[in-house]
This record gives sequence, structure tokens and C-alpha cells, in this order.
Amino acid sequence: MKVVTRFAPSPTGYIHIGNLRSAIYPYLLAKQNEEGSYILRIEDTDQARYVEGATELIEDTMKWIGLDWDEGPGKGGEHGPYFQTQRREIYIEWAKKLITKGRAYADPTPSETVAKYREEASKNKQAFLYRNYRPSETPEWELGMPLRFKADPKDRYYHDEVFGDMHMAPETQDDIILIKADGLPTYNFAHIVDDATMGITHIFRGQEYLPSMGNYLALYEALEVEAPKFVHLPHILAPSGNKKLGKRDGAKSAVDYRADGILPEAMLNFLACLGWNDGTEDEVYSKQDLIDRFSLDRIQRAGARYDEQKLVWLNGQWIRRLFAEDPKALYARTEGFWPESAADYDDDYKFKIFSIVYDRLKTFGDLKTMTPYFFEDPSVDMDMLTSNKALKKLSEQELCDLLRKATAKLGELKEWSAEMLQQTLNDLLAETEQKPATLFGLIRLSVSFAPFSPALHDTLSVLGRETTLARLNAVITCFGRD
RNA sequence: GGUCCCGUCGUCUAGUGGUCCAGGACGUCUGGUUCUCAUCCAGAAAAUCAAGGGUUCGACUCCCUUCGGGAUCACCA
Repeated sequence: MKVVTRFAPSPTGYIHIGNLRSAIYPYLLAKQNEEGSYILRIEDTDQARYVEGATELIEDTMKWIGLDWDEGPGKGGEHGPYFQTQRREIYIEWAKKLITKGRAYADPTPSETVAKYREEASKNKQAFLYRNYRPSETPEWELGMPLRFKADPKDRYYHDEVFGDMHMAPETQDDIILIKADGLPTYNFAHIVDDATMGITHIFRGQEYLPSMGNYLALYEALEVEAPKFVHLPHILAPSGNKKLGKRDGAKSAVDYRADGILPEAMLNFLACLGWNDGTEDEVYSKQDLIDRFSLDRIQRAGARYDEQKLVWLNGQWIRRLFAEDPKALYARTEGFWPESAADYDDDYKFKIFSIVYDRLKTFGDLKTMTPYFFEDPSVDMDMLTSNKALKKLSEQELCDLLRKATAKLGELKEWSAEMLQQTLNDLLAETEQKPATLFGLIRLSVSFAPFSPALHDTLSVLGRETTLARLNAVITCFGRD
């Protein structure tokens, strides 16, 4: 069977990570099907909430994380147009079918009156049902009037791919608005028409739509349309509390993570595994792994808490994995993440630095704080030396002498390579009879004045002879001054 | 209030009647890897399987009840 899925966001702002997952699963399902198709549809029927540029942001996010759509904006396809505002005639046409069948009517009730009804219902501690107030006489519908569905409340049943066999009671079904006064359809109506005309086989959406299923089922029936398969996804929960993750909990845009230096591979991996797993003990999945292994029946029913620590861990895993595969390619992706002072340096030099620091990066964002001493001389901070746990056992004189010996020995070095430096450093250890913590710590700090850095011989080899010796001498000078 | 959903370590989860006095991963803690930080490796703590009743020789797994949590009841999606 051909699988056609869709992601149908509304352009009301950025896509936060809670929503992005419902773009990923339909993609995976479509891609694991030989002739599967994945459609991007923009649900822009709410003009009040429309945000300029949001569509571009959505496309940008999807491209970043690697969800390429087969049909949709910028791509075209046989089921277009892909913006709902460009599909008005289709909705009107379908709505008229319902009117003809007596299943839809123009609603003459002013919205203030409806609001009053609603208050009344809530005062009586009842669910609000407009059909309890259905007017006996209604005008003939024309554009500019809200059009309502005429419900046929009864017990309805369907099978949900995630939640199993479901029952919707009659009191879940109401006379919902089909077409708004502005002439545009509501989501409730539009998505059914669109999915039917686009040949969608599986609907993926958040479980907040579950209570509306009674209405949708009634609509499929009245429209004489075969219902697709339903895949309702459990919520992603905010880091604290039990509420679903939303923008007000600080749910960031997916692309904000790009700016923080999170790899799309890690984000995809993380999101896909929030509420789904393949039953193995694996943790790291590439996009292809996910396509190969994804299955609807292993989607979780309970909400999953959004745990950024796991995302960061996965990012580290991906940095190491991608470096092992192709270091240069990964390096190329670090552009924009280096400290400002790195601007004057060439790629060869930065690649060398990247090669020795990559495996202690959690995100590319760490590059800014971990590498500045490779690009500019750090200011000498004598306190940092004298308060160091290993170094404070020695007097300043002793430290200074040690530094002089080291500088002299390194200065004689003919070949400035990581291997030779390691050899020399070891010799120095034997000659001075110092512990590595003392000698290496002293040199490391003198040259970087950073709380941490890569292995000493690697650091010095990248820094180069001239810079290394100059920085050591600068510290010696400071000792002399005291 | 009506309707609907959910409930295994702090977190993500494995588990579909016996191989589970519950396994893995993140996080936490301890130790190791010639300096720091990280990686990597080894190990530890961490779930009376929400509770109570059944069914069964046997239940985390099936049934019922209770409790707890969440969603929804818009001319928003």
C-alpha cells in the first residue's frame, strides 16, 4: 500500500521542538515505504495569528533537520496548492455538498449570544454543546456567514494506531463551525477536505485532538470519505511539572538549537526517541537507521519528558561519530562558532585546533569559550598559578626556575611536533624530578591561563614554537618583577 | 462538571503470564587512563512495577475499583 503522510503546521511563529516530532514520524513512515510520499502543507487559515516569515522559518527548520518534503511549498506537486488560503474554492465546494444534503446550515446567532450560551453551560458544569441551542430556522448560507455542521451524535468507534480501539460518546459531537465568517474554513473542516483530496493515508497529530475525533468521524461519514489511519502522539512534557511542553515553558525553536551548536543529527535522533524506541538497547540512530527501524506500534502512549541533558549527550556522541567518519566535513560545519579573535586565522590552523578539542565539546557553542587562547595571548594571571593545587607547594622562585628550564629545553627542540614535544616533556619530567601535575600544570597554565585545555603536547604543537616560547617568557618576566 | 487519554529507577525506556528479588541509557556518585577539562573504561546507588482487590499453580504483564496526572469542551490549530 502506498503511504502518503503530511506535516501541516500553521505559520504562527517558529516550530518548537514539541511540534517538530510530529513532522518527523510521518516523514519516517513515508520514507520507509517504497513509493511513499511526504507532503508539507501550510495551514494558514487563521489570519489573526498569521506571522510574517513564519512559513520560511518552518521550511528552514525542516531542511536543517533533514526532512525533505516531496510535495509542498517550493516544490509543487500534483496535489497543490499547498497553502490553505489558496484552496478556498475547494472548501466551499465541499461545504455546499453538505448544505445540499442538509448536513450544514448558516448560523445566524451573533457570537455574543453564543458566548452567553457557553457561560451558561459552564455555570451548570456541563460541556458546551452548540447543538443544544440549534436555531429552528436558519437563513440560506452565503459567503460572510459562519457555516455550521449539523451533528449526528451517536456512539462512534475507530482504531487508533497508537491508542488502540477508541470509543467516542455522543456528547463529544457538536455542530462545529465549518466555514468562518471570513470565508475561510476552520482546521476542523479544512484538514479533512485536504487530507481527502491529497490522498493522505496516515494522519499524525498530537493527542490533544483525540477529544475531537467524534466530530471528525461524523464529518468523514457525512462527506462520504474513507477515513485515513490515525496516529495520535502523546505529549512531550515540559522539563518540570506535568504540563505539555509549550512556548511559554521556554520551548525553544528548533533552529535556536542550531545557533547553540546542536547538530541536526542529534536533534533528529533525540526527538525521534522521545516516545518511541525500537526495543533494542541502541541509543544512537542516524536518519537512515530511523527510517529502517521506525514502526507505529512502538510509539509510546504516555507523555515523554523533554530532557535537554540527553540531547546534549547525544550531541557529543554525534560530534565524535561524525569526526571519525570525516573530520574535515565536520570541521566545515563549525563556521560561525569560533571566538571573534579567530577571524584572522586560516582553516588549516583552526582545523588543527578542532582536531584536538573536538572530543571535549558538548556543542559547537563550546568552541567560543574553550579556544580563545589559541588566537590571542591570554593575560598573565599570577594568582591562577600560585593558587593551583599542585603549584602552591612550590615557592615562586622554584616555579620560576622550573619555567626557565622548560623554556630552555623546548627552545632547543629541532622538530616542533606533537611526538617530539611529548618526548621532550617526558625528558624534562625526569630531569627536574617533578610530578606531571606540577610541571605540566605549570606549562599548561602559563601558556593558556585557561581552566582546561587539550593534552599539553597537542596544545603546544598547535600553538607553535614562537607563541609557546613567547608566552612562557612573559610569565618568567612577571616572576622576575615580583 | 462532561468527554477522552495516561501511570515501571530522578528522566527516557525494555518488559505482551514463569528465563524479572525487573534489563539498558541519560543524570548522579566512586575509581582508573603520565597535568587540567573532557573522552574512554570499570563500578555503585537508584523502581515494594501508583494503590487495593480479583483471575491463575504463577501477574509488571489479564479483569475490576480507587487514587494520581494530563488533554479537551473557540468563527485557534
